Amino acid sequence: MVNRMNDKLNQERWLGAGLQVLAEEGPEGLRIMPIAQQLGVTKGSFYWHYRNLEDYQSALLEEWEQRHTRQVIHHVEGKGGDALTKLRNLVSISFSADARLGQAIRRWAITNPQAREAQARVDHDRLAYLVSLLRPLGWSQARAEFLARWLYGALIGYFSLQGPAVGTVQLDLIMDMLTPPPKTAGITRRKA
Amino acid sequence: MVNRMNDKLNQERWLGAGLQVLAEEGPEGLRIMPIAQQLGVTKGSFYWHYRNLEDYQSALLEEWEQRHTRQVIHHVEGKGGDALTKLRNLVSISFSADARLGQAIRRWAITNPQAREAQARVDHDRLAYLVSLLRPLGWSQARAEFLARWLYGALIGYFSLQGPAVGTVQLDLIMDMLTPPPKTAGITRRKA
DNA sequence: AATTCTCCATACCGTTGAGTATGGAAAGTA
DNA sequence: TACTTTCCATACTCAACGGTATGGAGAATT
Repeated sequence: MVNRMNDKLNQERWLGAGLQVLAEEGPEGLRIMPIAQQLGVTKGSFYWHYRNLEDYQSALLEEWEQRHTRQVIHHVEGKGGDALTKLRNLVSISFSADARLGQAIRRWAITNPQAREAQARVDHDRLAYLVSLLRPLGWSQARAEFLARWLYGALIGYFSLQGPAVGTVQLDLIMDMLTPPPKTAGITRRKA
Repeated sequence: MVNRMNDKLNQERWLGAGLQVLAEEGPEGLRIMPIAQQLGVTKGSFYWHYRNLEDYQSALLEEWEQRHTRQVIHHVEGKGGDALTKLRNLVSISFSADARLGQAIRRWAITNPQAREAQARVDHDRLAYLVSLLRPLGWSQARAEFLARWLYGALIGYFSLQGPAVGTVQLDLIMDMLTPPPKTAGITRRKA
């Protein structure tokens, strides 16, 4: 029982390197020897800290879930404002953030059960948060849930298309789609 | 110079098996020996028809582009109707189609340059088609382009989320978002 | 000082991958 | 019938991967 400083440090180096590889090369880049070489160590180090590759992958997913799940939500809540402001901040942040890691894990989740479970948890939390922001705008629960899925999906998909970034104008259009029409004078909104 | 019937047949078997593997296991499943075993042949067959793996992958991408690029568009155009009807048919078809192959290639495009180019071509065509359907509804060119990207991205992202399928109700909501408001009486539409 | 524990390097094994060399069966051609 | 072409099986090579076994340097403990 020693708890030397080096213990955690090198564990975190393995985790950091793993997340970096995940973001840059995707899940198929998660191979022991190349990462070891990048860290300046050998496989001996790896198999000291982790039982096997699967164990390491679990640790990576846990690390990601810890780092990124509630991070964005916490940030948005910290900036304050009403629901509409938070929503706008959330979408804006999502578009500006480096999406490579999220994309890699979503890609990973297609084939890896552990990644799929972690991804499902994160998605659930984010969708619930989106719904909680959409409800005060006047949407019904069902419609807010659909809009949340639609918005969240659009954010995911938008990233996978190359093209111009989202500017203020586009942000306005998005917010417009998320704002319910005023229920004045029996007009249910368009529909000729 | 013989042009035996078997020539093309076994080429197409390799292509078909490749697309199937691509859809079921993703791009990392594209390995020669397992596919050969599934086809009941050996690597000898493979290296007769293709110079190497890269050559085979190019052929697969070309095959996919041929099969799926204009297939959906052609289908929608064949059913006829006005722009709004076509748009609804397009979204409906997109949601009901088996998206695994498209997902796999989009995933592949992240790391593979050839796949990325093919994907970019397909995306460009589909976006242009979407814009051509959105314009007659009354949107401006710029807004139609944004909406097309938004809709297309949302379709991509929606698939990567597990959850309930898109029913008639959701389809109505989507179409509602794609329909411009009537420009009556100076109301520019919401915005308090 | 002797011992134990931590952390890692080295060397090895089995498997799987891409790619090559070669031979051979079947069918088509002369 | 003799020859050529098509298509594939077999048998290799080489490299990279995950995983294990082992030893050893250095710090911590006694």
